[in-house]
Amino acid sequence: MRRSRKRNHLVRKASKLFEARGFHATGIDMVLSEAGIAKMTLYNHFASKDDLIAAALRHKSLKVLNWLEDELTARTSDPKGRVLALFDAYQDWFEQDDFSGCMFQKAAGEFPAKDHPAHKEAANHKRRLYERLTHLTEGAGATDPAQLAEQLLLLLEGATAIATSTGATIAGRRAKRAAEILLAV
Amino acid sequence: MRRSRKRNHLVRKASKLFEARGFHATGIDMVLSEAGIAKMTLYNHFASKDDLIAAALRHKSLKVLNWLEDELTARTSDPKGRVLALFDAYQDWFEQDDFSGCMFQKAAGEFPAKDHPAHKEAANHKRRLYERLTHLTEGAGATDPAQLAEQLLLLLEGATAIATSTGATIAGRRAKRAAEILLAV
DNA sequence: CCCGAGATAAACAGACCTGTCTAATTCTAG
DNA sequence: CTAGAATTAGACAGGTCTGTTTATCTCGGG
Repeated sequence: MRRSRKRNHLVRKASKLFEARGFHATGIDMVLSEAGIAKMTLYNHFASKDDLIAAALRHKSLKVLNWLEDELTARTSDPKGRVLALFDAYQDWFEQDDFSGCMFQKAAGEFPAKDHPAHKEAANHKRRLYERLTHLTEGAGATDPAQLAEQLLLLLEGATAIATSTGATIAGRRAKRAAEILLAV
Repeated sequence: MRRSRKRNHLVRKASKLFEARGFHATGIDMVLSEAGIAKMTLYNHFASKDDLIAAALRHKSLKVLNWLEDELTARTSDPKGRVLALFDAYQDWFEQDDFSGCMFQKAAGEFPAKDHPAHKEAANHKRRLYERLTHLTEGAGATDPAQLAEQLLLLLEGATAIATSTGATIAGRRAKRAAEILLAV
């Protein structure tokens, strides 16, 4: 087996549980029983719970970026439209029944130490997202793609945070309206 | 003693520790030893740790709103200037040595259940903040104060989230630039 | 078919957690 | 000053947590 199926299965289940219930609140035993995997198998593949958490975050980061890619291509091929489609995709995410916030915001919150692996993975993900946004704003012909990408990132993160704490899923649409203004400048 | 001094001291210390280290990661014993207070005194005033957490969040909410009020009045009396001064105040917050993110974003993340007291307090705080922002945008003569307030909230929350995860304190200035554009519309 | 790597179950260690109990002590209001 | 309320230290219960150990089992590639 090139990369253990068990390992992959474990990471996927762990990612789901950590996202839904938080990192500290989710015990290893719960992940194991949910995945139907023995404890020793976990510690054969990972040095510690933190190591598993980092792997779960890396897995989720790829998944999120791929999801975003698919959403954008499915919605429109117009460069400016793709920028705005970002917010429609997020809006759909907020409205999912099992929406429980951004796993990376949670990771940064639960692991405040900047040198903690989970905190680093959160920072890495946001950087990747920012790079992807910059690519989008360049494609849309923005006068200052980097600045616009930063502003879009602020809106997306803000909408996510507000949707998480207040449950106001409408935040996505509000953010989209702001983005339209910023995009028109 | 109308409201116990001990109780207040406990809530203040608890608030600091929960903010800096997270809720699950901060044990009761640590709060007690830091506050120099006996365990039975805690359980005399609070029914449970969750109850203490809720009190700490209420305390922090008042503190934050007062802090914001003071910052704004100290910076300018110009109505539009006050809206932008919001971002300067946040920027200063991000640059504090002990900055570790928004306690309410953390609370919403660590307690995903919407009916959990801590989650409710997070939602309450964001609502209060939104109301305060609406008051500001009304004062600034915005054409649609509610919409502008929502957009400002998104930018502030987004900047906070980004500053937390990536450590990029510059997010405050980036948000301010976006706010200037939205304010000019 | 068979061997070895990977997976398994279950007990275990040791730490930490919230919350309770007791009994002595300190504070405060009248 | 005194009586009652508040606070204290410390042990304790009972649970959960991460991570280890051991001994057994499963299964796929040669």
